[in-house]
Amino acid sequence: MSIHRLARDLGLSISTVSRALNGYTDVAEATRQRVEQRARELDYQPHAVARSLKSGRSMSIGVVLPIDEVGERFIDPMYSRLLGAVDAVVQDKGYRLVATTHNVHGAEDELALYRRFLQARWFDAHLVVRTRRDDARVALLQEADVPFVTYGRTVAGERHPWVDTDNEQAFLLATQRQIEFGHRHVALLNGPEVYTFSWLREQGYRRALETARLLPHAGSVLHGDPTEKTGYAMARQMLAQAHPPTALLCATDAMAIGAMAACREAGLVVGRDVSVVGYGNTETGAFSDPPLTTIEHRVSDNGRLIGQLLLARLAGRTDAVWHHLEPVELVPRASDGPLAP
Amino acid sequence: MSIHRLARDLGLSISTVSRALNGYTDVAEATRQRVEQRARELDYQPHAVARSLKSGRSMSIGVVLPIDEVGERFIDPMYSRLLGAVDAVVQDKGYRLVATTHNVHGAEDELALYRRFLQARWFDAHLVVRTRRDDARVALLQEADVPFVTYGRTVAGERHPWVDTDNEQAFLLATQRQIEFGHRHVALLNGPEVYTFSWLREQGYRRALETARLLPHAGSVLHGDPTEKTGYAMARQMLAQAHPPTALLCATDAMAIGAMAACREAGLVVGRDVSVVGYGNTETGAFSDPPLTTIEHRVSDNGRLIGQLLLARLAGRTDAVWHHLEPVELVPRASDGPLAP
DNA sequence: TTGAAAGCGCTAACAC
DNA sequence: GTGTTAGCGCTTTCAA
Repeated sequence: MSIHRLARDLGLSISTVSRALNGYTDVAEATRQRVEQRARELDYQPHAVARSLKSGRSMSIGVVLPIDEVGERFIDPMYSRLLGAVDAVVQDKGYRLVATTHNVHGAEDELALYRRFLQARWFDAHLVVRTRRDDARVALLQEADVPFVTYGRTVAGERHPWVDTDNEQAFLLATQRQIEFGHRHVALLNGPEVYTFSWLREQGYRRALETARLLPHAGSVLHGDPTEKTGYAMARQMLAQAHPPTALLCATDAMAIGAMAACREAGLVVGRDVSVVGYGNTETGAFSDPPLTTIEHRVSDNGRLIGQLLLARLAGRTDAVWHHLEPVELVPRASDGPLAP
Repeated sequence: MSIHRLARDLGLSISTVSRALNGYTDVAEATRQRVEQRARELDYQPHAVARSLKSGRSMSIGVVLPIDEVGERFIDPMYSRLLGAVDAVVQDKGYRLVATTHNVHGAEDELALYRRFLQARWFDAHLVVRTRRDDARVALLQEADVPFVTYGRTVAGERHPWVDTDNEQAFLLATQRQIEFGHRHVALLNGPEVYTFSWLREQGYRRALETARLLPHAGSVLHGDPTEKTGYAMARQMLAQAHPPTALLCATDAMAIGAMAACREAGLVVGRDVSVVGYGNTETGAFSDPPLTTIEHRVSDNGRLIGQLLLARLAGRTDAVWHHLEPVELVPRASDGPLAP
C-alpha cells in the first residue's frame, strides 16, 4: 500500500494525502478525517526508506556492539540493560535504537565499519560504547559532525557528550574497604587495558593504596577479558605466587565468580581466608556462594540519560548537560571480610 | 560525497560512474580504473537509503529482542551468541543483522511493531526469536510474504523455516538421569508457559516420568521468568512443601543458580541432599559451587544455520533445508547425584 | 562505450 | 483547500 494507491482510492492527489497524514493545517477537516479513516482501513504505512531519502533522516540511532574473539558473545550482558533504557527514551520522539554487531576478529575492522555507516548515512546519531582513552571512533564521528554520545570517557572528553559511571571511585571504595579490613596485599583483576574504564579503575585502586601509604605489589594488576574463565585463570595465577594477595578485586561480577572458584580450588574459604569483590551487581553475584560483595552502577539510569542527551543533540541543542558521571555504591555482602589473623 | 559530485569531479556522467562501480561490463576498463581510483581517494560510499529506495532492498535483516518487565534486560544473554553467529554468516552476502528491542510492557505491542516494520519495508528478512506455539508474528510474516526464519518451533512449523534445539530431548535426558539416580519426586522450574520451548521441555519431562511409570506430583511444575531471582523463589516454594522434591530441573542456568541458593538456605547440600540441573551451559554454571550439571545447546551452530537459511530465502531458494532440530548434550557436573538414602 | 532520462515513494514549495 | 511538480541519490533502460 503506497501513498499513490491510497490517493487514487480516495480520489485525491498524493500531496493532499501526505499533508492530511502529516498534520498540516491547510487541509479541510473533513478531508483529513476521510484520509485518516481510509489509511487505517487499508493499513497504510509510509515507506520508511522513501521517507528517509526525502527527509534526510533515518529516525534511527546506531550502536555497534562488540563481539569477543570467538564471535559468540557480547562482551558484557549489561549492554542489554543499557540499550533497553536508551531505546525507551528515544522512542518517545519517534527514534529507534538499532544495534549491530562487530566481530572483533572479523574481516572488517571497527573503524571501517563506522566509516561505512557514516558515509552511507545509515544513522542519524550514534551511541559509542566501550570507549578507549584515545578513541578513533570519536575522532571519526566528530569529523563527520554527526550527533553522538559515548558511554565511557575519552581523552577528548571535554569536547563530546558522555555518560559514565564513576569507575575510579568504585575501585577506590572497594580497595579502601579491603585496607580497612586489614588487607595489605590487594590484587586487581582488571579488564582489557585498552579501555578507559580499566584505566580509571586502576587509578582508583592505586589512589586508595597510596592514601594508605601502601605500595602496589609487583604483578598485582592483571588485565584480561571480563569473563568467568579469565577471572578463574587470573586468580589461579595470583594464588600461585610465593606471597599471594589476600584480596582480589575483579572488574566484573563474572570475573569474580571465576575467581571464587579458583579460591575454593586452592582450599581457601572466600570471605574468610580471602576477599573477593566484583563489579556490576548482577543477579548471579547476589545468589552466588558466598553472596558477592560488588559495586552497583545503575546502568539503566545511565541509559536513560544517554537517550536524553542523544535527543538533545538530534534536536540541535547544545545547551543540554553534556557530561554525566554517575555515582556508584558499594554493595557489601559476604565474599569479603577482615584479614584472617 | 555523492555520486553526482564524484561524476562531476571525473568529468563523467553519473550513470557511467554508477556502472563502473557496480561491476557492469559495458564500461571501458580505463574508465573503470579511473573511477574506482577516484572513488577510493574521495572515500565515496553510495547513500544506503537512496540505494535501498531504488533497489527495493535494505540489505538488512531484522530481529526484535524482548526486554523483560522492568525494561532493563534481554530475557536471555544467549541471544548475544545467536545474533553474533547469524550476523557473521549473512555478512558474507552483504546483509547486516540489526537488532531492535521491544519492551514487553511498553506502550506498543509486539505485533504492532512487526506490522510497522513490515509495512514500512524496513527489513528484507526477519529472524523471529522466542516463539510461541501459536505465534501471531509468524502469521503476520507469512501473510506479508517476507522471508523469515524462526528460532524455535510453532504449530505452523511445517510451513515455515525454523531452527530449534531439541528441548524435549534435553529435559527427557535430565529427568531420566534423576530417575536413574533414584529420585522419585522431580520438579520442573520451567520458563514462561506461553513459549514453545517451555511446552516442549515439559513434554520431555513428562515423557521421562511416564516411561519410568512415575506420576508427576501435584504442583511439581512451576512457570516463571528465566532469572536467578525467580529460580530462587520457585525453589523456596518447592522446598517448603510437606513432601518436597529431591530434584529440581531448571529452565536456565540462571534459574538453577537461584535455586541452588534457596537449597543452601534450607540447609541442603546441593548434589548430595538435592539435585539441581540447569540448561544452557553458561560459564557461570561451570564456575558455580558446586559446578552445575546442565544441558549444552550449541547456540552458535544454530545461529550459523539460521544465517544460511535466511540467505537461502533471500535468494528466493525454497529448496534449502527448511527445518533443523539441533541435538543436545547433557553436561554432567556436581550439582546432581544419587538420592541420599 | 557513454550520456540522458525515468522513476523508486515520499515531502514540500508553489501555483491555482 | 487542493493539485502539480520538483527533487532526495541512486540504478537501469534506452538512445546515441
